[in-house]
Amino acid sequence: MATRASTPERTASPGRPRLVKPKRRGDTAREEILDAAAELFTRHGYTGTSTRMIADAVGVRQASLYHYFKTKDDILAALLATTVDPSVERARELLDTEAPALQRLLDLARYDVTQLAAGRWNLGALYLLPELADDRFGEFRTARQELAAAYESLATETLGNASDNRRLLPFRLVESVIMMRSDEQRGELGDHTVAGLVDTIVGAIEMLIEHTPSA
Amino acid sequence: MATRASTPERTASPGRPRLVKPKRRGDTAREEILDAAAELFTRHGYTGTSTRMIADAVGVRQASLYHYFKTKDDILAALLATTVDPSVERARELLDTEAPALQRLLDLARYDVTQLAAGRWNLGALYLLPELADDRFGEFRTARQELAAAYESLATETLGNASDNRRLLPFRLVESVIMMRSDEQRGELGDHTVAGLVDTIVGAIEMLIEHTPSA
DNA sequence: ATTATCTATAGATCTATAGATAATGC
DNA sequence: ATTATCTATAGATCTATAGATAATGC
Repeated sequence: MATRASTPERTASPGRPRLVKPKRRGDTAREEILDAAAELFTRHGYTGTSTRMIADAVGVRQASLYHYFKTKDDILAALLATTVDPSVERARELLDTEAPALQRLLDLARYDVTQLAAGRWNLGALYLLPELADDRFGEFRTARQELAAAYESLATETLGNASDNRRLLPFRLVESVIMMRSDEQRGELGDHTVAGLVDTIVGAIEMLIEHTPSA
Repeated sequence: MATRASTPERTASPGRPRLVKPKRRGDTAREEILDAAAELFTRHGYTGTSTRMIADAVGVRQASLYHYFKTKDDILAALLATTVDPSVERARELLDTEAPALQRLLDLARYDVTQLAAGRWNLGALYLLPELADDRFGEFRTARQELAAAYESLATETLGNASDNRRLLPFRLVESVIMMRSDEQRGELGDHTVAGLVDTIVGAIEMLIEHTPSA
């Protein structure tokens, strides 16, 4: 049998006991909440997921969530940060590197596609939530923008022409993994291996950006 | 001055008069409602848009919407149908045509990118709403699936190899217009002309699908 | 008579807060 | 004493229905 994600017997701890035993992955209550919220937000959207739904999925009372998060917004904010931050860090590192731009671009794409395709939940779908547009969450839009700018800059360097609109496409091809996964969850498309998806997307970016249009 | 979308002076008609004069585009109340709903659903999501928000945007009372639509679901369903149906019809026509597969694929892509990029609202964003996954709305998922299958089939025919995963990408590149527009609305990316976007995306599909990998 | 609107409201949520309770830790 | 949970609830929604009202059309 596989190793459990959380210890089967949690050591006794302070605080009133829960009414039901833990159901979600995660070593702490906070992680259990984020795991449940990730699944529900990606499936039903932000407004479409109530704090009661999250609490039920965790196995605690609705009010108990507020011991860990001040507001519902903060739950989404925490999820967004954990997903975008590593990518932005990676992008910054790569921009400071000496290697050829194409190689760095493909490196970044490979990293992101893997992250997007391999996670337990389709966390990238959080970036497509319409709620991210209105007010609050500006911090996360800024981070995502920095990532998009890194893709554009590496693509432009490879293309050697700042007005070639193909510079916009590598980032969008990477994002397409999100929609492939969404459609899969809806039971509509074939299933892909993570490695297969990475090869397809990264390969496509290479073809697109290397290609020199005749005439 | 340009021609108004709706007649400035609407002819007198039966029914109790509205409290405020029409604010939205559309020749009928039903069209006004759909116009407002399109804007609000794409901006705030389905669950994030209340029937009161729609009614306020139209300039009628919340309950008045129910004279035209039996439920809130029906409003979204009507919008979804008007956007996907023409594309599916076009795809069916093209599948029955004699021209080379690549040409038909690019035709379809050109048509869809134009539709997605030119509309007053970013209606394509409706297809990304998480609510579409859960139950109801199955009809629209089926239609969209048929469209995706048409792209795949034309791409496979051009590639000449049913297991080349690039067959998945034309559809996804077309969809990327939706995300470019979403990011634009969030004020984050440069603005593109519709024609420029069409050329970029259709050109990219051509490069990707024509390209024969060496070895 | 028919139609399109309005007012009013029922009943079901939803988020967040206040404060009680049941554990551990010192 | 501290912590993590619980119960209870306030106040603000939200969707949908019932039925009144104010126009036109015959």
